[in-house]
Amino acid sequence: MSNSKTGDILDTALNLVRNIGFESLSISSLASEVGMSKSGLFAHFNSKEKMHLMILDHGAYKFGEDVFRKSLTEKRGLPRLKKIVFNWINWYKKNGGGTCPFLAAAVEYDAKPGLVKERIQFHTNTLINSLAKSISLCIEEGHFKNINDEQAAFELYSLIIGHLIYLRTLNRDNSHELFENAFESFINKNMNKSRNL
Amino acid sequence: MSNSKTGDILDTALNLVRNIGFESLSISSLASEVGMSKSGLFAHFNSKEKMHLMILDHGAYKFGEDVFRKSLTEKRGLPRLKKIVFNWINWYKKNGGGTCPFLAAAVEYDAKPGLVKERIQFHTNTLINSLAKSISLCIEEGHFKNINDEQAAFELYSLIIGHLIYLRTLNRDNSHELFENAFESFINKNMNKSRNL
DNA sequence: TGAAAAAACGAACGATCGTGCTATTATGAC
DNA sequence: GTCATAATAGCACGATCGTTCGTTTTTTCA
Repeated sequence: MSNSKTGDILDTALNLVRNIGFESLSISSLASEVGMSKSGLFAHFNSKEKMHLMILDHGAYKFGEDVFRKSLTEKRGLPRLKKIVFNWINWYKKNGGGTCPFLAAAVEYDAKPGLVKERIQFHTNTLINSLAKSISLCIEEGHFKNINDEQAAFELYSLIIGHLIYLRTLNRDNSHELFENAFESFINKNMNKSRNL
Repeated sequence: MSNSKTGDILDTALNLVRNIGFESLSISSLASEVGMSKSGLFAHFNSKEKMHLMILDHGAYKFGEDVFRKSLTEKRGLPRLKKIVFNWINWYKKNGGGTCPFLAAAVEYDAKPGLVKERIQFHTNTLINSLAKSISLCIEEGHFKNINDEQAAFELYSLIIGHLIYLRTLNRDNSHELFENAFESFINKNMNKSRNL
C-alpha cells in the first residue's frame, strides 16, 4: 500500500508527529529527518495539506493493521475485543511512544475546517465504528448483554483517550492501573450474566 | 485577580485559543484581535512562553470560578457533583464554544518538555483532584458507595473528554445524549443502594 | 499644570515557514 | 550507450514568526 520510498517517508513523518505534534511538523524538519533536501521532499506531496492528508491515511492504515487486523487471531467477541484494546493501548508504546498522532491531529484541527479536519473526522469515525462493531460481536456471541454498541463504544473510547492523557500529559504512574480497573468494570457492567446461571 | 487591561487581553487570548488552538495563537494575531500593535502587546508578556503561562493561569482561574465555585450553591455530594459536571460541559459552549483550551494545550505540548508543559500538568492535575474531591464528598454524604475516588475521577474525566471529542472533532449530533447516558450509568454504578432499602 | 512613569507604537532583525523555479542526478527501456 | 523520465537538489521569493530598540503617546499624581 506504499511505493516504498514515500512509505518510508510517511513512516518517519508519523514518528515525528508523535514527538513534535501534527502542525509542528514542517516540511523542513521532515526533510532533515529523512536526510533529503526540502524541495526534494516537497515534490513527494506538492503541498503541506496533501502531506497532512497522506500522513493521516498512512497512520490510519498502520493503526488498522496493528490494532484491528492483528486481533483477528482471537475468537470473535470478548477475546477479540480484549486484544483490540490491548493492541490499541500498546500502539502508543511502539516507536518510542510519543503522542497519539490522531489525537494530536484531532485537537489541533478542532477549530480549523477544511480537508484535513474532514479526513481526521473520517478516520476517527471509522476507528470508533470498528470498535462499535467489535462490541456488537460481543453481543452476538452472547458475551455481552443486549446493550447499545454505539453507547458502549463511546464509553470505551473515552477511557482509552483518558488513559492516554493520564499517561502522556500528566505522567501519572498509576494511569495503566486506572485504565485496567475501568476496563474490567466496563466488561463487568456489560457482561451477559444469564450465561453463568 | 487581574489589573483589568492585562485581564482583558487574557480573556481575548483565551477565546482566541478556543478558536485557533494554543500554539497557533501568535503574538501578532492576538495583537490584532485586541487592536494593539505587536510590540505594544508584547510588552505585557516579554516572551511568548510567559504569555502561554499567563493564559494557562488565567484559564485555570476562570475555569475554577465558572465550574467549581459556581457549584457551591448546591448541596454537598451528588447534587454538587452533578452541577459541576453540568457547568463543565457548558463551559465549552460559553464564548462561542470552541475547543477546550486546556485539552488543546495539553495535547499540543504532550511531547514538549518545559515550563509550559509543567504548568499544564499542574492545572490539569488540580482540576482532576478537585473532581476527585467532589466525588469523595459524595461518599462522605452517603450518596455513593465507598468507592475509590481517584478511580472514579479518572472514569468521569475520561467521559468528559470523550464527549468533547465527539462534539467538537467528530460533530456527532448524539454526543450529548451519549454523555448523558454514560454519566447516568456512572452515577448508578457508584450509587449507595443500601440507602434506598 | 508640568514633570515622571508607564504604556503603546513603528521599524527592523534574523529565523523559519510553504512554495515555486531551474538545474542536476539517477533510473530504466530500447 | 543513448535517451526519455523521474527523482532530488539548489536557490530565491514573500510571508510570518518572536524579539529588540528607540521614540512617541498616554497616564499618573504631586
